[in-house]
Amino acid sequence: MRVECSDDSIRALFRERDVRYTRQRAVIYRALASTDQHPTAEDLFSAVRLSESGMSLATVYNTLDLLTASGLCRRLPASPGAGPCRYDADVSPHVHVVVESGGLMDVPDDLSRQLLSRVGPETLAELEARLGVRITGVDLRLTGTRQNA
Amino acid sequence: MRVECSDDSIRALFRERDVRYTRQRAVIYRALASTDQHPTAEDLFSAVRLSESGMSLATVYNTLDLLTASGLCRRLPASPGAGPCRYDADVSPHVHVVVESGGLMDVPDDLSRQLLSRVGPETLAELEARLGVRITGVDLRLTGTRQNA
DNA sequence: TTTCCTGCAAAAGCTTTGCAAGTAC
DNA sequence: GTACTTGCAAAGCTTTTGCAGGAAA
Repeated sequence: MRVECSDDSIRALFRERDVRYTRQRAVIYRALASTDQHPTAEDLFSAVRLSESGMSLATVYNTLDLLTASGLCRRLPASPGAGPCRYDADVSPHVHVVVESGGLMDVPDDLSRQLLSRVGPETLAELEARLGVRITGVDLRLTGTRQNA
Repeated sequence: MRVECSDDSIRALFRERDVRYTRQRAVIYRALASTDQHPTAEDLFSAVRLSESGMSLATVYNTLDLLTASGLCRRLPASPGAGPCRYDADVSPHVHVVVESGGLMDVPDDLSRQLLSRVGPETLAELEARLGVRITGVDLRLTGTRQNA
């Protein structure tokens, strides 16, 4: 997401969402928020071990679960066999392309908005009524293959 | 998908996609095509064992991979921890709602079409050009919680 | 006849859990 | 002081793989 986060801003964010502050959580969140990639838990583990040499991979997973549940990040499930989940600190609605080789790309913001704006709120409201479900997230996921010509 | 498939029609389908016919594959495909649910590999394994008592779970997985690769079914990845993948013999573009409790619902066809028709081909074409990716699938995935009031 | 598929069991990969020690509130 | 977190290791669950026998083209 390419956003540098001061420790104070992270504390504020966590308080807002009732997430108890710990050093480990802050480090993980900062690592996630300061990249444009969509890192895996393992990626974050490696990045974080530079400053927190004692951290456990289990803590990374626990923290990512917690952050996801609190709405501070998104978990982007991968097809099994295509590697582990990826995480994204950008929780605003945006579009991902799942590329066959296993990668994941962000769609440029203008196109993302263009695509999502078409999934109209009226239709979603009708859907909620008809299915008896409250829609909490819209994830437009495109699948594609890299053009190598 | 609630479609009963004669053995002949399955043979034809397979031949069309260069999928070698075997009894096991036909049984698995038929089980998948004749339900409206989105069964897991394990679900299909149980269903199929009634008629094919010797079948192995590995064969179910291999077959589902093959059918997915040949475009005869879709694999709907699940968030890890939220259980296994689900499969769907309906490969036409349609919309799923991932419900928090772990379930998966189909969106009624008319709404599905309404939503997908808005994801315009022009935008997708622009996307292909800008990302250097050929888009092969559109998966609009809504997340929701069951309304229990 | 040649090639591909099946079944079994075992492995691999990702993620979660149990428990004792430590930390935030 | 109390309740929640951490780290470690071990388990759990889903999916894949290797290999010998068997079936399709």
